[in-house]
Amino acid sequence: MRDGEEARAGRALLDWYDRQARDLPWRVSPARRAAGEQPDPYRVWLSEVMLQQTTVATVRDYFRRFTERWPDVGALAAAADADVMAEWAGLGYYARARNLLKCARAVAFEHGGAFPRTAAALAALPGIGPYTAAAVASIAFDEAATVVDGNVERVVSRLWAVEAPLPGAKPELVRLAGRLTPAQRPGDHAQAMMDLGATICTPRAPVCALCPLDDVCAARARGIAAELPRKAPKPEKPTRHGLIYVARNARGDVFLERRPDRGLLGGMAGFPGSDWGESPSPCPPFAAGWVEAPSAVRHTFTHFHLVLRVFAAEVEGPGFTPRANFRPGDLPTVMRKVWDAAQSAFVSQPG
DNA sequence: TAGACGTGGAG
DNA sequence: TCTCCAAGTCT
Repeated sequence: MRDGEEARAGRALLDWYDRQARDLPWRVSPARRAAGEQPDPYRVWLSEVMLQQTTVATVRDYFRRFTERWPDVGALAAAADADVMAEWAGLGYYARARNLLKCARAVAFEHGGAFPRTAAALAALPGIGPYTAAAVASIAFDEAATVVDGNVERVVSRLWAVEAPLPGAKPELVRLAGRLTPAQRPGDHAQAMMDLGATICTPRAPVCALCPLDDVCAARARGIAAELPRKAPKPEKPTRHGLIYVARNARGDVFLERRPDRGLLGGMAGFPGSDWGESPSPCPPFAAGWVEAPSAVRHTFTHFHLVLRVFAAEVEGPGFTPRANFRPGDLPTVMRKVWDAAQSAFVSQPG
């Protein structure tokens, strides 16, 4: 893109968005927006937090369940921690759920129940960083904030053919994205950039033939669109090992613990076990006839692979979660895999 | 500031 | 099977 083409490109992008905007549960369509309908800041905020590093397809059902159960920020602020963590189970990055509650309570009890209306004020709330602050401020409150997520980084790096690799190039991409941000309809512009990145200007095989900006795109002109943005190589994932223990009693009650708020799977329910490292020692939570499940659980987190040996036992004791209160779906995915693996150990022993 | 922090789908 | 990656934030 050359100097002076920003305004024309911005208009072409909004024209495309007016025709192509995806229908999303948290979105007010351009037509409804033009008719004066305002997006609900609560729904915008909730969707943006859920969408952090998470696909639209995954978020849809979670968003529906959350908004049905907690229709406004006051309802969410009044929710029990365990209920919110259970509803978030499977969505990942569980610090988001902990910060979601902190943020809802801050809005409800320190801001009179209304979200702050500027990106600067929003960014002071838990779980709201530069991206989410700009997204909520522009979409819900029409602030001309520059929204930069992974989509925008990709689109901008291609429009200007920025060859410097991420994350070092981030400040330059933010600066360029700012040149494209319009004073009018900044929220629709932001959503248009992200829709474009998600549907046309995709990571592997961009569909430049359908792109409303192809005539101003420098990477397209040079035939290097699919190579951008360049990224620094990622460190290799180590493999860690662990032992984990699934106990139930004769009534089908289950022994669970709540993990500490900090760290991996923080605040989530799970089964007790060893640390995850090189070669952990056995550490059953109590004596029982532990039987090892025939196959270990394998799971990959963002920064390491995990192999868990699963031990199961039927045993009586205190502190079990009643069967009626236990749903595997309330567990993080790796713990759900452990639960599934334990079933084959249970069926192989009497009872 | 670079590493921690989940998961599921695509290629 | 395996790597990449998706509307990032926190420390």
